[in-house]
Amino acid sequence: MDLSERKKKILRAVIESYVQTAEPIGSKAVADLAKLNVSSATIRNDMADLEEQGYLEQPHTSAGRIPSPKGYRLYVNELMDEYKLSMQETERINAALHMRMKALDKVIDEAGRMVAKLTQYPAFALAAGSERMTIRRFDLLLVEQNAFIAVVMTDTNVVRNKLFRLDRELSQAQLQMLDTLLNTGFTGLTLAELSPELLRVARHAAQEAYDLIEMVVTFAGEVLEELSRRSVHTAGIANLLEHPEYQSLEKAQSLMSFLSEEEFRPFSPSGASGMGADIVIGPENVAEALKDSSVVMASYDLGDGMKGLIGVVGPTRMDYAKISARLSYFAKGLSWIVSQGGLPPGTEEPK
Amino acid sequence: MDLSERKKKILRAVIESYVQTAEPIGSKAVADLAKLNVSSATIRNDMADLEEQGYLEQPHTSAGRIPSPKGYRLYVNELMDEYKLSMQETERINAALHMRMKALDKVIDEAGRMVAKLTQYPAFALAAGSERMTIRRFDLLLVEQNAFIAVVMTDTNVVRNKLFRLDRELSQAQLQMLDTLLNTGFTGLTLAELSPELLRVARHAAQEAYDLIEMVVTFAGEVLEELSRRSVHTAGIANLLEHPEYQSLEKAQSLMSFLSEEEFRPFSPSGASGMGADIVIGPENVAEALKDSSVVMASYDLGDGMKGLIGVVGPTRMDYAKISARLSYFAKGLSWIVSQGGLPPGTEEPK
DNA sequence: TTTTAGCACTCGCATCTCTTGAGTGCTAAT
DNA sequence: ATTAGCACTCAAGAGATGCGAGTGCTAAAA
Repeated sequence: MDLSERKKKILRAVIESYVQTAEPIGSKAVADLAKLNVSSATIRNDMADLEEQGYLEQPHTSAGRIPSPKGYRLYVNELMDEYKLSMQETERINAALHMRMKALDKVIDEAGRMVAKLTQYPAFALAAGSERMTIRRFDLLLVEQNAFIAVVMTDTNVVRNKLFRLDRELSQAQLQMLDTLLNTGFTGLTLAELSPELLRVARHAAQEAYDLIEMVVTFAGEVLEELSRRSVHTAGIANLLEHPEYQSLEKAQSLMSFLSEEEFRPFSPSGASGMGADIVIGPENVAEALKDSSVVMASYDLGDGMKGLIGVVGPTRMDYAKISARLSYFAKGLSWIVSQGGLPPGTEEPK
Repeated sequence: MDLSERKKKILRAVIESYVQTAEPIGSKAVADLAKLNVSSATIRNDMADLEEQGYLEQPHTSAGRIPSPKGYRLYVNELMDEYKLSMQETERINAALHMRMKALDKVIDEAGRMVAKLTQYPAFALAAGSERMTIRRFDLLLVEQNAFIAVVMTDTNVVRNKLFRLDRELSQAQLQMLDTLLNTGFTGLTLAELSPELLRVARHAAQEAYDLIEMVVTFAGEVLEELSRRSVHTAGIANLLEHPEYQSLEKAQSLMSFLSEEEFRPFSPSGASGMGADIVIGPENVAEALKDSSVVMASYDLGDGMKGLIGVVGPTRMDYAKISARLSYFAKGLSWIVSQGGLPPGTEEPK
């Protein structure tokens, strides 16, 4: 059953007022705000209907109404205006995007911080790695007689290294041999395929350098594992306290610790959703701790087939329009930066 | 003026009770607790004296007394028993110390998290780098015709790398030349010494590869800068909310955002203090936001002349004895792990 | 049939008062 | 110097009270 035009307007007025004030709103105020030329009594009737249909709720008899999760859902699906970023806002975001290019990890971490600062909500950011990543090549560099650096590079162009110290001396020739062995025997394999059997075979071939093979391959495995593990960065958790719904210590406490835990694993329902933001409202969340909070997130492209996800967590009464506009703008800019190494067109470096 | 033996005992009883309960304590309770065989009236007189001398405070007439910062200071300086870690505690700490060896950065970050979990207070951890760090060697690896990896290693054995993509092809010979140039001209220099002039000279020598020199040297500069910048990791900020003194949103909010800010720069008063923990109580803190919180920290050795600092922030009524014991134990273990790559003797890997 | 005005009713919230009890300071006795 | 006793203080909690925003319902108007 569809809602009448007027009811939609009422619902919208309720939501938009509640988003701003965090206070229940009464029929009179709606009458003024929604500037339908009807009296508060009419609104009252409509609001009673809306409540019956589950779009509004009453915290207690004779307080105003507040939107229910169902109401929010209707709002974001149908009613929400596309929020236009103001000049000032785009500038702030652009300024934020001008971060020095750093290792991927740091970019992601920093992006989270920026979003937290920008939105005043706790933010999270993660890169979704793939299980199917492989090592493309190994390089070994002798730095002293008894120490060498192993450099591994994955097929997604991520490079990691580690310094190994030995208790014996090592010749350039040995290292060369090892290098060949690694590059012929252990490239193109996923984490799962780096089996112990393989190691045993290789060890044989390596003769006296058998222990080194193991060290380097173990390291390669660690790299693959680290990259495939979606590691979530969170930032700005303290921002929660600024919003009235988390004044009750209990709520704040539990949500905060949930966000700090490493268990927090946001996931985007629309998965590959190219652009625009995903919104998950209150009880739609799977995690218990998020049941009365909402999550808004946008995904961005990391190049090399990797995707990132960035978003914020806040009260159900978030300003979805504004937040999702900012997030998707930010995500788009981030894609540019990360994959092209430059900035989106039309964004000048601020002095 | 020195305090009588009895007064010290009273002060101590007040502090130890207050640390546990976070409630003001009255004369009667002290009389029971401190098992001096005197009546509560006597205690009352002594407590009045202690208050006059600034060791105790009264939140309001006819509440019990609580220790003042001055009182805490006396306590940690003279009265505090060395806290013995229980078997269980050492085991928990040892278990925590069994983290997989990772990049230095991660170890530090993780150490912070562990301390936060262990102590139930927000924790911070940082590595104090030196400004005098230099690049010891460069290595360049050609990975495709138009891409190479630069690996730099500092004199403190930190290794970093970066992948460079070019819009033209590159020969092995060119790279070789570049390599020599870098290793002869740019090693052994601190960040400050990597001057533009030097670059200009080198560019000349490099002929057609002049832009590459710049890219790699810039990268090296970034590495040095990153390492010398003390970057502070914080963890477990949400733990604050568990303690009654931060139930007042205001306090919690301001402290939390202070800790999240990057501006938070703890520093150890005793500087090089080999072992044991440093304690900074309430108003002794320089930062405004910490004026009524305390900081306990311990430093640990990172090997290669680097030092790390790890600590917690909490209410002034922290259990200084317990926390500082744990921290210094943890710090000692950490030194071992980081610098030796092994575990302190007598700590078996738990199954 | 829809909208409006009017009115009695509900209930959260802020305010106030009162009571309670822990803890104090002082004084006089030991 | 220590103790017992006593009057006094004050924060915190429990009711009591009034206010007012907001509602649902009814009956009249459009």
